[in-house]
Amino acid sequence: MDRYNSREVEPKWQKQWEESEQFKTEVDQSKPKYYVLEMFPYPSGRIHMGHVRNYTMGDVVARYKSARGFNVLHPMGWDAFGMPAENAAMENNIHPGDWTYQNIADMRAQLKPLGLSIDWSREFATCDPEYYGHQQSMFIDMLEAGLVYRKNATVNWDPVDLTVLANEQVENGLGWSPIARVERKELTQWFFNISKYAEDLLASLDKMPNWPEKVRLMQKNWIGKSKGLEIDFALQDAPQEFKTLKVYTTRPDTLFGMSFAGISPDHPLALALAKDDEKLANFIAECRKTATTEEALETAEKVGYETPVKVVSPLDETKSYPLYVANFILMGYGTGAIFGCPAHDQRDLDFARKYDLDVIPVVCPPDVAENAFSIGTEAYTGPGYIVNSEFLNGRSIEDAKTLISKTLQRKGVGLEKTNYRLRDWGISRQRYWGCPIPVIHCPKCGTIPEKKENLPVELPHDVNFDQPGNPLNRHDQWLAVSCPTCGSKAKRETDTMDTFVDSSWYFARFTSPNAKTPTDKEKIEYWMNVDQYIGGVEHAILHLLYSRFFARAMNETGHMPEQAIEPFDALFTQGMVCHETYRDQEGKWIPPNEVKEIEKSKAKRQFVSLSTGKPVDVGPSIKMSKSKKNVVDPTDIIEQFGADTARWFMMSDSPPERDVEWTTSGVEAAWRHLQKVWRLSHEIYSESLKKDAKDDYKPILNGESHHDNLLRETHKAIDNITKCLESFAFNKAVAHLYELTNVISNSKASHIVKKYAMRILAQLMQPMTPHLSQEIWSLYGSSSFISREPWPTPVLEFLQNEDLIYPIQVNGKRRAEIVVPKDLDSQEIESRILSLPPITNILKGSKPKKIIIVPGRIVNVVI
RNA sequence: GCCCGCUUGGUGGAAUUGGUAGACACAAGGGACUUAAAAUCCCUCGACCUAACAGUCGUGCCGGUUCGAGUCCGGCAGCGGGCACCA
Repeated sequence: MDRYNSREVEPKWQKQWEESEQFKTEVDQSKPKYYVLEMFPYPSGRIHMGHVRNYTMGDVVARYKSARGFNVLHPMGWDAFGMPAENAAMENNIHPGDWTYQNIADMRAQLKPLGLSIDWSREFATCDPEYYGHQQSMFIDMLEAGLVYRKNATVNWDPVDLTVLANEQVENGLGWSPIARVERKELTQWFFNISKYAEDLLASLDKMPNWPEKVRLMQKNWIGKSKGLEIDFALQDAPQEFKTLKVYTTRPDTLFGMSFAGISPDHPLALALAKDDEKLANFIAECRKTATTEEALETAEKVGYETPVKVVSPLDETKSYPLYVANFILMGYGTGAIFGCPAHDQRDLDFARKYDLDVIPVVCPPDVAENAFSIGTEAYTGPGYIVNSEFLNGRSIEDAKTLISKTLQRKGVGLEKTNYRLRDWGISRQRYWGCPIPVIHCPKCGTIPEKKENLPVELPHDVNFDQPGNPLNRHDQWLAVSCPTCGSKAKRETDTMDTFVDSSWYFARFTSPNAKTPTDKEKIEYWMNVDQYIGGVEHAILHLLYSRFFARAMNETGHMPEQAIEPFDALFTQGMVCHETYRDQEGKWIPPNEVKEIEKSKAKRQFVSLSTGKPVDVGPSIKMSKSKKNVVDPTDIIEQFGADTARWFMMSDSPPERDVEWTTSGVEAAWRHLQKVWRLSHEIYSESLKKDAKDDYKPILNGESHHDNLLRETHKAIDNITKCLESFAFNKAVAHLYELTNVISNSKASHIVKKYAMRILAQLMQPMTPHLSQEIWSLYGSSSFISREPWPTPVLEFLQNEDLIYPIQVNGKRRAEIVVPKDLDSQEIESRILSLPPITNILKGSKPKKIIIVPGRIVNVVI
């Protein structure tokens, strides 16, 4: 018998699907819609196994929902702007656009053989001028709606090349020229007013039950709502214009534990003091020599500079504290100033120990006596009662907060304030390969938006990357423009947008990819929301939060219906694809296809290099990455085993939210199983030819057949697999499909029943293995596309059991088992149990203390 | 440093969400078929103890709640993701 030949079968059906436009979708008001979307890829040039996993998951959902009668939208596009294209331009002297479009063509060619049910007619790339033109148009609407503004913000600055560096370049030194050092530098930049929606973005998280709890929690913490008190501290010996220092705190109850105050190196007071204090100026300059990331600031050693300024206690004018400029205080959070209470804040404590400041405990743990409590190297942040705090003594933390807040407010030096950690979204990038910000700087009229009829503001193609910096800055012809308002000579904005803007509305554009406006009302109302969004958990905060914001901003400017301000109804975050790592004796990484396993036993696994024959060390399985060379190319796998094998393996074994380990033996097992299904389908088919019998499935479903084991198992499988697919348990669905295959294979049922079961199996496998399923479908004489067939429904009579099996525990340990009729009452069950030999042996005539019968589940005898 | 996860046999994982731990696979070992190999099929497979039945231990580590804990609570360790200019 022939083997299942994926190289022949898969392209055959793919061609037929394409020619008959199987997956092209239109608005159809008569059907319920289902929009399934996987996060679109960055066109790096090659697809990787992570893509295969991501898009297979989406395809399983799309095909399943389609079989359930939904009008399914399943589009694909490209997140095409970004840094790698510029790096390629610098390294290989190729235009970022040419590089990107070539990569898109390559990746599309690698993706298509996977047989995904994608409506390719909706495809676009975010670097298409048409797409980013609409983005510019919305930017202008948002600017006019007050959702966009400019302000100063710091960037990573390379003082040698005079260019802005990405955080990644700072961390990994990936810049195209060696980075001498990094400084923080202030630039005027464009911002989206995301903080306007902070409360709404936070509150709305509670109304998203189909998002993972962890993602909602991460977003909640990111938004970081806190209720606190803004306190005005009087200043002594400060420059004239600084009378008070505003400090935001969530722990006003610890005010009596204060021993210093601190301000950010970027605080106006610090800058003013530095004018006459060279040492301070140097200190501030030194502080700026770290990257802008929060991680860099938090992990840097905490250092401070003591200023001559004193901060006066708002409660007792005779008390004052030193004021430090400290590197760990962020200007962007609160007021950029803190009061330091070392006993109850770890950072403050580290700082106080370093500069020998007082550590006064003011919160004592509940069950500890005041005089027995002291602070060592760890700050105390737990619950307790207030001590050393005059009129607050003995109170709870909550009471103390309320009381001190009232007291300070009465004195006019306190203000209750709700604060958010969430900062406005800075979208300016000093780079070429991004969506130009459609704004013109006119010496007379100031900063004004480009006229909409002039959109898109297209990127000029004639640029080069032979010197550092943004080539737009030196493109005089592109820069020169006349002011849209007064007509005088003006200059284009050269900043482009953060690529997160591009990915914040692509899902909306997919609903009407050719519309003359950013979105089409009728279509977006039909298709939105995305019913199921699937992507990596690494996007849990930024991409998803920005998209939620952008949907609101689009709604406010008339581009998004109210129903879609939470654009993703359900979110699924999938794990990564990992592989073992291999290194030769010199420590060089070796790809998996250049090693061979020569010994595999429980105790030992030994690999050698294929080229040198020398032994190779096996390292842990980690995320596939080019740098560790532990990658397997999907195209090679499809070539060797076929798309269905790759898809099947990706869905089997590992739960989709967890990392999956790619193993050769796993893929081979997947391949063997598909061969087995193929073989089995042919055996049953040949058998039925011999019998020369007509297929008639109806009699087998009537009441007399309800005891047929194969039918029972088949219908149980339909039930189980349907539930698994509904709940994203693809690995469990696959396990049930293995079981059903084995049951059919071992069954002694008639060929009619077997053929019936086989057709069901093909249908149930279809979301994972569409080509193989279609091939079997067609072998069994159906001329239809299996993907168009309605999903099988289980017949309830097949699912019911008449007996129940009760495991019997004694003191929680399983000792026996009993089979009883389903409706037996608990008294009867109890008496049967007490006469079971294993139980009587243990009881030895004594009476059990208690017998717990959980109906339908378990029995526990307590002795 | 901060926020969020994860941890079950030699391996990937399952466990009806507090009710029989190890489903389904992979690897390994043994056997059948075969001149041989491949392919396929069958058997064994957490550890300890045992001739076998039985029994004891066992879900990263320590402790708690419960008739009963992989599942809930407290603490710890290891690994991973994010930290606002990688996408």
